[in-house]
Amino acid sequence: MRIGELSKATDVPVPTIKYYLREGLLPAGELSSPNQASYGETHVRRLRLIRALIELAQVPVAKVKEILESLDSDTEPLHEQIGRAHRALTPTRRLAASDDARTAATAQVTELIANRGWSVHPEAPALATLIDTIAALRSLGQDNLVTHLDTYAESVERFTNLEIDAVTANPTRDQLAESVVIGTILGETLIASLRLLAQESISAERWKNR
Amino acid sequence: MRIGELSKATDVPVPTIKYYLREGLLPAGELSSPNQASYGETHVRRLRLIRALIELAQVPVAKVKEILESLDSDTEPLHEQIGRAHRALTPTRRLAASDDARTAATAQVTELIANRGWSVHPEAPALATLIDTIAALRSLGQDNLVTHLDTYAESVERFTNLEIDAVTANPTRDQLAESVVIGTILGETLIASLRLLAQESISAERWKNR
DNA sequence: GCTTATGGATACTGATACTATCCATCACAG
DNA sequence: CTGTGATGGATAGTATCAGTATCCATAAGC
Repeated sequence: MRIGELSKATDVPVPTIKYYLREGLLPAGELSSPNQASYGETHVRRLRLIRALIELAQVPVAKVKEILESLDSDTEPLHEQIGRAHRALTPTRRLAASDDARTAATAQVTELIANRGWSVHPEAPALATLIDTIAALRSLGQDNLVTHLDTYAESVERFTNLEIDAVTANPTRDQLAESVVIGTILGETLIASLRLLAQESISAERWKNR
Repeated sequence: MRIGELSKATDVPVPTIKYYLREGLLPAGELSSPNQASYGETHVRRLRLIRALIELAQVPVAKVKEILESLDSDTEPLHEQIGRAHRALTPTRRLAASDDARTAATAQVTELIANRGWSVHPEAPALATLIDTIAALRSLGQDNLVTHLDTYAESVERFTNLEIDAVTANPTRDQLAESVVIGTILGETLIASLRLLAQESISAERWKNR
């Protein structure tokens, strides 16, 4: 397959494919002569993955690169690979919440984690985001949304178990790693969409005339 | 309160506040003389909301503006305001999935919506994203994640109900609208963080040595 | 009166994700 | 075997976004 055909097969413009090659997201094709390379099914698959991560999950190119490198290295332990996927999904910038708001939120989250019996690395990126979000909701006067955190967590845990069940079906470690990473990232998009659809119909039902 | 104090109160640099004023995210302060304005508690609150949407929920400035304008207008119906929040959360660009993959995904989603008894506008932004995501997961060989869509949807519906319960506590329409919008957007960040934490501990438990 | 802060306007910056152009091959149709 | 178009590789240019920086005339506060 030449680059033009790869482009047609995936609906990605040739210059964009070249850009991904330059950035190291996509491995180079096999060179038959200095300016002739051939691409295979792996390239089609990889390109589809890249586009899904970028377009659907809004993952920045630099993080896509990291994730793919991590998937390609079969020496990296699974939890490290998961960590990369998590970092790709959490914003890097931190919100400056007031100190007491942050300590209160931290306490609530610590309690939540203990209640649920979770074991979470204290440096987990999602932890900081969760704390900031709770602090922000509180400071915006949306305490109602935060008081039932445990119940949300229970619900969330339920379908996270389902997701992990689905992914565990894959036998080999490589397939497992790929499933986990794709599942983590595109799973978020999936859940978010479902949530919005549910919200739309429930809210329409409830506040017909407001 | 002068701009410097507003800046200290919210930890947002003065030039950034000026930028938000320029962009119309933040209403101008009350002018006592041509170059002296005073800001109040509403500005502090508004600024906190802006930062939370931008930093935590990664909503682009232009959409934050839309949302705030919509919240400020008390003539716009609630469902329209919710619609804006939804549009702020769904990517604008569309992924080009192959036609048959898309029709298959569309069929599955249509069935899902019927099963759940949801009523969803056919132009709902989340609908397109859901369809694209399913098509992408399929084309990436992650069918396992898609076969139990109904079960995920049930779980998601459950906590969406909880969220809406929490928000409904607010009596006036203005408060309700604000809660719904903030809840929709920051709620997503909240749920996403919980999901990642749950995933971390469940996966660590399950694949201790892979 | 002197320093600092302010409102308002305009200009500049850095990051991100592409696009465009160029050029020396290379493939292949006629 | 020659002309047309695609290709690989390199370099440069572009659009958008989210701020930062600078300037200036004026105002506040010691």
